Amino acid sequence: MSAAVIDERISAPAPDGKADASVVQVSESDWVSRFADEVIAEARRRDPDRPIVCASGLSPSGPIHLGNLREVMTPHLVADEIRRRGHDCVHLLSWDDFDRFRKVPAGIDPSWAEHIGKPLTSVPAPAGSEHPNWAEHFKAPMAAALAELGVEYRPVSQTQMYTSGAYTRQVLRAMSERERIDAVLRRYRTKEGVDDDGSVAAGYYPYRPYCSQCERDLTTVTGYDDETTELVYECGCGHSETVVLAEHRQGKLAWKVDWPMRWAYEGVVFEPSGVDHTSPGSSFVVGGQIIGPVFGGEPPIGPMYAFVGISGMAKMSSSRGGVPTPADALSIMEAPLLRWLYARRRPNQAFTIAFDLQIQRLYDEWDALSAKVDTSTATAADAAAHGRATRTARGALPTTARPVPYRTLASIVDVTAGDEDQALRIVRDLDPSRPIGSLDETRPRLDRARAWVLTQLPAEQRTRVRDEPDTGLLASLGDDERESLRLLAAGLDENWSLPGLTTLVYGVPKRLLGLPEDVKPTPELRAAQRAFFALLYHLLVGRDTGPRLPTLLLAIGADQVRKLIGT
RNA sequence: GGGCCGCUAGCUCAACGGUAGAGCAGCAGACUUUUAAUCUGCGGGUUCAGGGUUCGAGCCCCUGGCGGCCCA
Repeated sequence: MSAAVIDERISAPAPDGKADASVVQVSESDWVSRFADEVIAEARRRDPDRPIVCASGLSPSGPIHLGNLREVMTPHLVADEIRRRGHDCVHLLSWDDFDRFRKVPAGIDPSWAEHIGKPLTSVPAPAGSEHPNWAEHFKAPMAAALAELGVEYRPVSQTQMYTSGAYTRQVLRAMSERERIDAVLRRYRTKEGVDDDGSVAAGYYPYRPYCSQCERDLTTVTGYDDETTELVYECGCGHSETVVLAEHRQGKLAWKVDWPMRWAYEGVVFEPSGVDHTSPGSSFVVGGQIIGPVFGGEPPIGPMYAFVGISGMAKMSSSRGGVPTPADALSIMEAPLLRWLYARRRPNQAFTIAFDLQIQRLYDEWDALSAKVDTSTATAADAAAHGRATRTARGALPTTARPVPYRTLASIVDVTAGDEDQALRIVRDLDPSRPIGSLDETRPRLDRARAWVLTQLPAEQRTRVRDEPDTGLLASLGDDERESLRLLAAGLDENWSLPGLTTLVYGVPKRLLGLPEDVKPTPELRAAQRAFFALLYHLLVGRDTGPRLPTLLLAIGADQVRKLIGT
């Protein structure tokens, strides 16, 4: 990409005139920027004086997995771009915590089945939780992850909204327009009775009360008076009752009505949704036909986003256990890297997040990109994604002062088995011209690499240093091999540094062949070096390969090395 | 059966309707660092196919193919 484009981008004046000079204006051609253009134009057309509203919705019915993060990251990135341009913008996060508890997930006490049908905020949290109810228990880790990711939003609890009566006008409106709503829904209904949106022989009612006796939603509305707003319901528990809907607080609109109601209530201009919402008869399509005639207003700009996978896994489902969450991802990678994954791909593009060895390559790519950005040699799109990953309108996210390559850190953690003194000794010698004085300079990346090694690296790929010498192998060695080991052992102490040991391990085969230290490598020497290294790996870690020998030797310690090589 | 999305270099992906580009892989050279090493350089394309609109199409329209997914 030409430098002209970059220069133009950098020299573009800050729209609000107060952004500091270090904030590089993000490219105007990436997908985030294009959505921001569209959203700003649409918001201006609707009502130029209102803050621009972007929205996300999450159901805290169980662990919130990495795929659901896209529901938040997509509006976040767009809202952040809108803020960068100096507009007032709100990112709403609707917690669907007034939804019914549908089923007891695996691993939960089966007695929780008695709560099925209650609002998620009325279900006790899983045993041992510090949180007051089911919804809060699953909201908390997501909220913590979003904070770490620098996502700014305004949380909205649907329980709070419904039970406070905030939506009463809209609920009454939906009830009086129930026939019109039913007509829309009927267009997509093919079977009788399977729709969970409240179609019954007695008539369609978009409102479902939670039973005042058992708290569950096993209720059926059997009558409604538009004049008095008196509503009659029967519950599966046997309870039956007449309530005044205008004053009723324990109930909610059917999802396909609830969603457009909120679009209208909040004035949402941008809210993406998953691919499952794009089919005919889906919530988004139906909602778009309901909002105008029933609530007044227009549906938001609502791109669909594709699924996010984990490398090695197909797609994620929160109904299955053991699915990685944003917190899991943040334990093995820094926040900017995770942000980058969501920023660099358009929403309709599926991608995978690496929990396996691929993460090392990903980090290499990230470091290379960062270097290009520092020298203004990155392409416009790459620079844009990098900018969105590393900072928000509010400021920069925390970074690692000395970004040692992830694969190196992982290797160090692996070899040292968590011994920080050894790790520091190795890290300090990595770059003698700019020595690292404290492991803290390599954090938080070091901590992420450590977590990756401990939780993701398969046991068979871990390096385990032998406790005892391989006496069988030692006994089988020839004279030359014994001599090479003796030469190594003799030089350990005076060469005990990364460069020193490097010279030593390459030098031993030379001396054995009678070659000078500064000899050019011949094929014969290369072969001898390779064989020597393989021998050492076998003696030290029981395999024919491993981490670079100088690193490995430093980590093992001279005494143990001498013990393992039988000298 | 209905619908959504995608198809661009070997792979993963860029490219307001205006000369198709990156990363990785590959190849060549360099290198006294092996484990997926590092540095420099180079090559790499019928943009799934066919038709249409346009001065101009990877991009817009139509038809078909293949792939992924949703609903039924």
